Amino acid sequence: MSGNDKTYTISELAREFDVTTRTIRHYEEQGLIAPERRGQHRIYSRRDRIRLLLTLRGKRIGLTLNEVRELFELYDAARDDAPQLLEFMRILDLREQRLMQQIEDINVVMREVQGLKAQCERLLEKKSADADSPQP
DNA sequence: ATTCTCACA
DNA sequence: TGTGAGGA
Repeated sequence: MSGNDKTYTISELAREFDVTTRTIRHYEEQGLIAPERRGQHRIYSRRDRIRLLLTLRGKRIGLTLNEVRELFELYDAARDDAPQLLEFMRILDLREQRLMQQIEDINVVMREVQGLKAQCERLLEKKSADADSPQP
């Protein structure tokens, strides 16, 4: 009844997320995932897989591995500890503000990039025009 | 064939 | 994080 115990090998996860097994072991050393062990070999659960997914996503938005780990710890603690929920909420609020700021910054740079592209296109048009009708 | 630990021209 | 060594 509980086919909820799917597991993965380190190479399966490495392939799925396009990272090396070294990277996954590194995240474990940093305390981001704690796969079960069968002797020396690591057995990754669905939860471990999600944590890897979240870790990689966090990295993409500029979080350090330490920050990702802190979020995991806070989440785990807040899950069942009421007082921790308040602290967790505060952290999330700060994170939210930072993300909003990142979105703003990205939009600013995006417009600059688009503006430069437009300028380049105009220059290219002028060049081809000059080529058609050289020195006046 | 895979994974593991350890170490670093 | 990468990579190679030497085992299991």
